[in-house]
Amino acid sequence: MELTKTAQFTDEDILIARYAKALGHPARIAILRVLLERKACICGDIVDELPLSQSTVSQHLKELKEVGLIQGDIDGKKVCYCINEQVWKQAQETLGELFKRYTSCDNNCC
Amino acid sequence: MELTKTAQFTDEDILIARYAKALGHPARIAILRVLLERKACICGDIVDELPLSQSTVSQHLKELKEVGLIQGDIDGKKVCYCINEQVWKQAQETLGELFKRYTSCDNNCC
DNA sequence: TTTTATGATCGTAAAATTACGATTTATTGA
DNA sequence: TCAATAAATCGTAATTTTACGATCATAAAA
Repeated sequence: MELTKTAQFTDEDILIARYAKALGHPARIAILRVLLERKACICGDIVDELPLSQSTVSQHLKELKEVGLIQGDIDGKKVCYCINEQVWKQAQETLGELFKRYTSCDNNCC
Repeated sequence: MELTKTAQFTDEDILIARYAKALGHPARIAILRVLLERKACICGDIVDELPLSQSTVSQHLKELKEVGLIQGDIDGKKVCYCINEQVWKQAQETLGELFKRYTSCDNNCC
């Protein structure tokens, strides 16, 4: 007999997955690291730091922007990217919550 | 003039991205949550908890197993999954490190 | 105004993900 | 041995991701 599968995914799980997915590519981690290192926001020299073409980097930036982890302000001809503090902390918090849920178990099964 | 793009991605960035990617789907978050809630390891009743077919769940389990976040022990006819403490903590640590790197900046640009 | 530089977007190809039903493998119980 | 159950794997379709060159839009500089 099969129980009905009622459960859809919860909003929180969807959110966590969204953040995680955005972090799920080395290029995007590298971009964030550039933004973290130079406190002052940066523009397209991100492109010079990465082993990828301008258009590809732009795409990755877009994805990070879409989840809100970064934001970009137009500054004349250039665009200045930086980490969005609020979203960054929310992601940190949400993911951290998940990880913290683990309490090592003494049972032998695994 | 173009600077040569020397930089490949670092091992650490690749590792972080790997963990994040594994967490980048609501189904896998849901699976982990099941494993976290019932301290005792669980088998295929995970399938009953998720709104997905058996084969799809099995695929997600495989991905989590491949990054090492979970492990599965065969127990007779059934298979018992649980979180791999070491890898779990390593992922927590590595991702946590990245998030901690942020120090709010006072500059106005963003 | 015309050129130049920056960066987004478009079009597209290749690869990876996601999902499912069907099949296979292995083990327990009749 | 034979049927039943649990879970992995296979085959496959649809979608998404990743990457790039080319083009477009905008602003600064000439």
